[in-house]
Amino acid sequence: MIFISFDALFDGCYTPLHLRPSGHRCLSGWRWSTQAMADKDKLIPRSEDFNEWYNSVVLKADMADYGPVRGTMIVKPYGWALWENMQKALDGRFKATGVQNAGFPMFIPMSFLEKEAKHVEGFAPELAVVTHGGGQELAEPLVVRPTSETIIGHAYANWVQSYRDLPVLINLWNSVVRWELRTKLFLRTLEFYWQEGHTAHATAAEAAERTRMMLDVYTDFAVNEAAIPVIPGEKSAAERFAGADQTLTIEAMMGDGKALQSGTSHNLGQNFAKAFDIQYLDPNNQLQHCWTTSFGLSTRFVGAIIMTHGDDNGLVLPPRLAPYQVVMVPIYKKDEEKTAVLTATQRIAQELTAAGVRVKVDDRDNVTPGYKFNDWELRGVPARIEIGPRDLEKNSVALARRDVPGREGKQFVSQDGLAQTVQALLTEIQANLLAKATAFRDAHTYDVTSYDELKEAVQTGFARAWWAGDGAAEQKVKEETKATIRCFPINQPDGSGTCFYTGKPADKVAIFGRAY
RNA sequence: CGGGGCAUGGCGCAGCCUGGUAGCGCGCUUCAAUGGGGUUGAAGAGGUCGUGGGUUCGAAUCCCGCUGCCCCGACCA
Repeated sequence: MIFISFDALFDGCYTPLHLRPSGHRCLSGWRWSTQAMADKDKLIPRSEDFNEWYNSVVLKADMADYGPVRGTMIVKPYGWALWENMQKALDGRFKATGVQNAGFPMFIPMSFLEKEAKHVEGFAPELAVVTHGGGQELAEPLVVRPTSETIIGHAYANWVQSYRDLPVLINLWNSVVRWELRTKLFLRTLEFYWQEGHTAHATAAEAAERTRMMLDVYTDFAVNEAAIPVIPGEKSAAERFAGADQTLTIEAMMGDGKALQSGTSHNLGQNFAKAFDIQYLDPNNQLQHCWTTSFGLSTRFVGAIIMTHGDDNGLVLPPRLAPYQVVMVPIYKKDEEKTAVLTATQRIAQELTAAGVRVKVDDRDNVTPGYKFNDWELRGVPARIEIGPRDLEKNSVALARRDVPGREGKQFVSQDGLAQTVQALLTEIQANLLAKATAFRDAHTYDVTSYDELKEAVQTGFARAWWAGDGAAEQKVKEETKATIRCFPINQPDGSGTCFYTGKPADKVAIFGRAY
């Protein structure tokens, strides 16, 4: 038996827990129309209530469910399959840079957290602490990891003796716990799944290079796998990771114009190396502290995919990550039709599978084809093949694309060369999603030169502005507009300008936005 | 922690004011028909009414306590 308590250790420096998250869990996403049955199952349109749309689409699309403890999430197989595809895409990229996977304990001695002052200060309010184990009170409370920098630091201190031991390049696929007050499926839950990379280097330059390298990995992943046009940039001091010298981020714009921090890469400098004595002897026999980095991307990114591409009809998943790229719906009336149609369906499914396409055959007999069309559109499957008696006669199938909803996205194509046709369509859909998301983001990003313009801009999107303010000014803007500096983009314009807030000369532009 | 609200089959709700032993829709099971954009009909299964106490011949219903949950605020890598 394990008891977890959240008080005692940080009296006064954390926020009490008796509060309620948002996350409207009752299914008020359904509309009630006693007359037309069809209305009953319809989603609240995204355009009508983005928040409600998100909550209900996550549940209805079978991505996730609420856990029994407030703020916890059950990831269902369909959502997990998407996460698995994301994991594969990321894992390959990490390994290509020399990173290896490992597993680290979930329990961390409280004393570890306390070794890095800013780190513990940042995390104390949201720690889950284990005070009992095996029926007895523990001598030292254990923290359920909110992230693993400290326990990694402890290990690396043992692992690293010589410059020949460096760099250390480790990644963990695990879950972490942060006791959040306001939760929302995928975006912010008490426990979430992610990867956290941890590296140690001999020089500051190498650590800086690594920090940037992983940012580029995330950017590449977001753009080319998820079709999300992120803005890579640097966080302001106020938004920096607790214990980092520098935090790089990829910021995405959701369909409601709000920002979502979608992945972060931190240069930890020598902060953790000094706190945990991660030292090595250099070639001159001089003892040196290492330079460390960490980087993470979580299941929150699933939320990014949902909110970037989804539409009034539900999810729209990018083909490269979608659990099913194609769903096949057989259509028949009589038994002999059924046999012939199902035979052809299986044959085509095998051809597509052999060509590397992820195919789902929906042979449910208790719902109509029309129901299946809507069902799979809600679940965001990129393409759909309908095959019926008429197709058997004409050697054709109906091929529908999710990014063009309704009948407009449907065409009849030959069964000959269908695998190639489908692959070409998937490629086109992938490109179209990225193009649409990019166009949306650009249309909702405004260059502003005055505070009034900024206030207006962040109502519907991002404001891009020259900035020379300090932390206090940034805080003031946050209080007055609810918008924060999302990042200073890596790609900066040439020259310099005037800060819209302080009127001082500024040498960099910042992206402001309201954020999740 | 401040303000507001809710708790009744798997889900969403009605019933409560004016006490008399629980009902509707969806979903689920079975059968038949239907099937190219959310399909009908018939027959079924399923509830200690959050919890503890009180009032009463009798409590889902009235009273008190407790717990949990939702919304707004504060808080938040």
